[in-house]
Amino acid sequence: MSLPHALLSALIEKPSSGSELAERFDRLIANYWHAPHQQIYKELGKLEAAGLIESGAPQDGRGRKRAYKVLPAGKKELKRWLAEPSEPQALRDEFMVRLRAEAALGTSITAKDVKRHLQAHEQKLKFFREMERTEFSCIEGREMALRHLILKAGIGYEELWLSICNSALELLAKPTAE
Amino acid sequence: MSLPHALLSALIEKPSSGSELAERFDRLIANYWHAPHQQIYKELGKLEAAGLIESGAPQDGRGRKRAYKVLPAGKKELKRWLAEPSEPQALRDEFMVRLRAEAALGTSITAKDVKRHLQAHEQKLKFFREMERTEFSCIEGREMALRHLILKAGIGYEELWLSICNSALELLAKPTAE
DNA sequence: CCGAACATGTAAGCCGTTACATGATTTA
DNA sequence: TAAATCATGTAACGGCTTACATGTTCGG
Repeated sequence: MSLPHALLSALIEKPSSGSELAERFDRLIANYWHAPHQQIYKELGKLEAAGLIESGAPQDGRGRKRAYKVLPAGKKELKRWLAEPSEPQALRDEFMVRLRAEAALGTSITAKDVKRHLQAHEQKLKFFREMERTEFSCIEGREMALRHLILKAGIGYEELWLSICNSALELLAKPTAE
Repeated sequence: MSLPHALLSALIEKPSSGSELAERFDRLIANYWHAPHQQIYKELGKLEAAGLIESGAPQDGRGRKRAYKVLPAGKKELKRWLAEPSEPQALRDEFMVRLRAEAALGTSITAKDVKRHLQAHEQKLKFFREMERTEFSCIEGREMALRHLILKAGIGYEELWLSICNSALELLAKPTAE
């Protein structure tokens, strides 16, 4: 249940319409919590119904741009959620399921496919590093340090997967039989 | 849609009943793709209906233990799935959403909570390292090398989160105001 | 033979994905 | 003013979680 709180955070940083939010999600937040615009609109509707945000527009304002901003109750809810104990998130990754199937089965995964993964991770890593260079090069306060940490986590994640993909490529090249 | 294929892999490694599978999932596979027993039974039902596995027992064999094994069609389906192109999985992590909210809001996350995460990751890391020592200490063939890679990925993942949690603890200790 | 533990299963509900639909705004 | 695009929204569906339910086996 992170999306509503991700939206609240984003709206606190800057009041926005649904489409602007969707765009910001695609550029930034989607790096650690993706959501398509349909789901964003749905959640915004729920948040407004719950009195946590407001847009000052009729219910079915189809087509007309809305300007959402966070109400005090919304800020309070975000604080409450943050103070709440949370669970460490378990790893959940399809690639590992595929590797395990590959181990049980013999050759099936194509090197071509793993190389595609590799490229995707390289690209994202490049994007993160560029962002680090342009936005986090100077001395930083607490807020910037926290946002930098998020970025560094993303970088660590991509580096990890680069190394996993490279090892996988080596292993897949090996002959199946002993 | 990884669960059915994870089940097929597990059943190829060793034919099992639903409860045995659930137990193996909790011990091993849950480390990268968790599923509760209810969902496992549901998926086993679907797989049997699709003719990919068989248990040689009536439909609602409530209570009576079943012995599932993979049929040739199941092996074929697993091969097909593996050969299929797959998407690199995006990072999706609630902790990052929380960090971002913390940046936007000021102090709310408790150090106590982050320390709980830290401990959980330490524990899992210890478990993985122990498993590495007992099961992957000798020279290995292709299959074992693949399974070792999966384990090493888990280790890398836990190490990454240890370092993130430690950095987060440092930052949270800092005063909010500039 | 009775209760506890085991093995399997059903039901409701939320989150997220995909495909599609409708009202406004811009632009040629 | 018609077409393209933008902004918002609906509908259908599947995976996953949680809580609960039913039948079987086993230990005393």
